Amino acid sequence: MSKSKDFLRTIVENDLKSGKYKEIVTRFPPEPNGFPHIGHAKSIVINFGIANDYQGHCNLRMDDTNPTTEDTKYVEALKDAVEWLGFNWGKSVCFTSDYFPKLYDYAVELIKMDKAYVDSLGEDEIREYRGSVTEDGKRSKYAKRSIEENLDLFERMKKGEFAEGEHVLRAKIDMCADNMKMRDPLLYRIKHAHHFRAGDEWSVYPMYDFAHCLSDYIEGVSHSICTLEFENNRDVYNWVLETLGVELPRPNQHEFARLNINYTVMSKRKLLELVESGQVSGWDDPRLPTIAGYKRRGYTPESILTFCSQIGVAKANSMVDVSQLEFCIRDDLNKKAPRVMCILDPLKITIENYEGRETINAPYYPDDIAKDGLREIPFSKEIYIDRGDFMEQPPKGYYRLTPEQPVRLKHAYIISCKEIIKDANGNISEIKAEYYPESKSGFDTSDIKVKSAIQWVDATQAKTIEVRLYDRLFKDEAPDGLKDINPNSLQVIKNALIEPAVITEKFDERFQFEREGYFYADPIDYTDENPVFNKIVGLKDSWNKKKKTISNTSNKPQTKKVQIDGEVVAMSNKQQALFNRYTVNLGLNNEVANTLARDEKLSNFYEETLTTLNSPVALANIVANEVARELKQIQKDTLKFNAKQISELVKMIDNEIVSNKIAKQIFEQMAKTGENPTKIVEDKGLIQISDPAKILPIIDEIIANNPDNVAKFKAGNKKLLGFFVGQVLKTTDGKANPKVVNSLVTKKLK
RNA sequence: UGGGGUAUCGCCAAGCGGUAAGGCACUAGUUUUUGGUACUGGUAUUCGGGGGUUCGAAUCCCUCUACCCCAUCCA
Repeated sequence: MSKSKDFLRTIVENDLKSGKYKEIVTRFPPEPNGFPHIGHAKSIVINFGIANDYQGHCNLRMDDTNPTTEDTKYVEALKDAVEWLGFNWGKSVCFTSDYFPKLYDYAVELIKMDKAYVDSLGEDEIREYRGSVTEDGKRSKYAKRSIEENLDLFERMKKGEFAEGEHVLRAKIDMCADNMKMRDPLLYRIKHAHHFRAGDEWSVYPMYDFAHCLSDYIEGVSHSICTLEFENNRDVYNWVLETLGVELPRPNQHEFARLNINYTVMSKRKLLELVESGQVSGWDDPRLPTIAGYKRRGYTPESILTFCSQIGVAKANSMVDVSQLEFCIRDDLNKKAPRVMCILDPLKITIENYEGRETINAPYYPDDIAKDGLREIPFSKEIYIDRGDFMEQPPKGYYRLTPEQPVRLKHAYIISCKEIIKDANGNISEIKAEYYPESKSGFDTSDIKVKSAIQWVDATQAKTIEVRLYDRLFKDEAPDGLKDINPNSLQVIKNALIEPAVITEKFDERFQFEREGYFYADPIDYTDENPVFNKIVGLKDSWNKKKKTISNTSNKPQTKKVQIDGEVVAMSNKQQALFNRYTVNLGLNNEVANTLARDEKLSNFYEETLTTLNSPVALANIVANEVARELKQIQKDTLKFNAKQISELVKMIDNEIVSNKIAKQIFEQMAKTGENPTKIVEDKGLIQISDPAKILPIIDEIIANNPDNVAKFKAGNKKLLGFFVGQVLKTTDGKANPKVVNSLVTKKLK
């Protein structure tokens, strides 16, 4: 299978390896306030998929903390979606509302720790007090309430003694936090609402930030996977669990980018807008990206699953092309769907030299699909073909029926056009044709060459069906709202003609209508009297595409984005002085000097190394690059190594005891353990090999083992030098002197 | 504007200092009684821009730019 793991699986594997968790538990935690869409499918596939991959478990949890928006019908829709996709949540569905009593107790605990307080500020004041992204907030005067008073008030809130909005429970964190979410987030609010499960028992309801982390913890979740917009909430998530001091192991939150697909909308608000405005027929309209919509349209769960695994998981906001989804359903149905003939836009053909009627046996699947199945197709003098399959004046490259060009009726005979009958307006109303009796499919001895075989139906035996052709709902790739809607997203054909076996035999519910696309018997509107088929997706159509590209003179704008360089902040006088000294007196290059001079911690560290070794440039390089990294990660003054050790390391490089490459390795070890570089070198035997006599045999071997790459290199692919050097370094555990190796390899391969 | 993220082909996406994976789309050809399928090839001298470190940088350092998220008693 695919060897590359996504970043979430990498995290999970590391956590398993390090023993952080013994078992992997994930959860899919929607709020039951809307119908699931394909974005939910992505989340389902990730959460259940990871649990399956690592022999863990995934809970289905309804995050039902807001009684005013939620309903049990959404719970059912969500359950249905998970089931349809083939996943199993185990014994029962979890509900955050089941944890309300526990959650309440945790809140009381927080109050007792003086980490939460009842705030009685109004809604507007709370907002005002929160400050803004650039200004600090200020704490409410109610934060000073005593623990006893808070306890009393909170209990009375629960009992329903106060009106909505009168009080809230807030965490006592930091009103000046850079992260706005940490400015004393609300934990509980009063709501005198009926909860669809908890009834009227509660007057206070927990907020997401309080309920979610604790629900995860209560369920023993190890990896709490959510979408990117919750990144800021992670601090609160951890604060609550940390402050409450819950037992280890605790769940950890990880975020991924939500799914976007072009030419459609995914947000609850926009979807609702479509449904309520009547632009679509309901939540299961086949044009909608809802699970119900895809289901109604005829998508298979397998195709959605493949799609989700094909698009991968990452942290970059992205917009997936619909064609990727369409490929998945086409690919799935190609292997599964029986082929039948249906005429969407009938044109009558009378075969003048045919008399009587016959029945043709035709397989449901083409030769390249290893499946059995046969149906009978009636054939007679009068048939219908698709209007698009005849042209009086065809363009170049047209393979179908023309006055000069014969065509095969799929599974039947070859015909050619004898006469075109037109109506008063000059539109073609009928074709008189002639067939070749010896050209019958499977018994063809006619030796007539045709360019294509087209679908047809018998005029008297064909059944009339309704076909609903769906196109993308929006004409804009990233639609904003109703204004971008595609007015032609639904085309209903009331009188399409189909071969009778489809209706009488009901061999399957999904068919390929040959040369048209895949269609699905509508699960709701289909009746025996009025059969209805939905178009799932069209076939790839390279002829149609070719026509378009001929008419459309391709014009690519091909504008390359221009990058504007912003202004660099000016150096302070002190920094400028330092910069001058570094460049002029010590001979550092501008960039390194700049880096050092602008960072006080770095320059201090650098100054310190200078006192122990007189090698300003080499020291500066390692401080500005390697030390800078450590300093960035650790921030504090908790570096495990000191300036003297850096000098020691640089001295070894200067004396060519170790290579730069090895030095990096040593540095890493040093940063981790604080060991002396000389000791690390001794322990691991890292002294570099510069003796050509030792290196040459290795090079010879590698050259002998990689004749292809040698040839490529000699052909001019100079990048491969790195490959050879890399191989030598690899076989010597990085100890070979790369400079020496480089020159030796170059010489050898000349 | 403070903080948190992200940037690799037209669209997704691997890659974590040593030859720029893969899928979709596109394209050329072979097979074909579906202009489908299948098969074979072609598609990034370059990783948002500019510098630096290194024998060697998509990967490390500096810097700039663009986009996304955060100031609901929603989740």
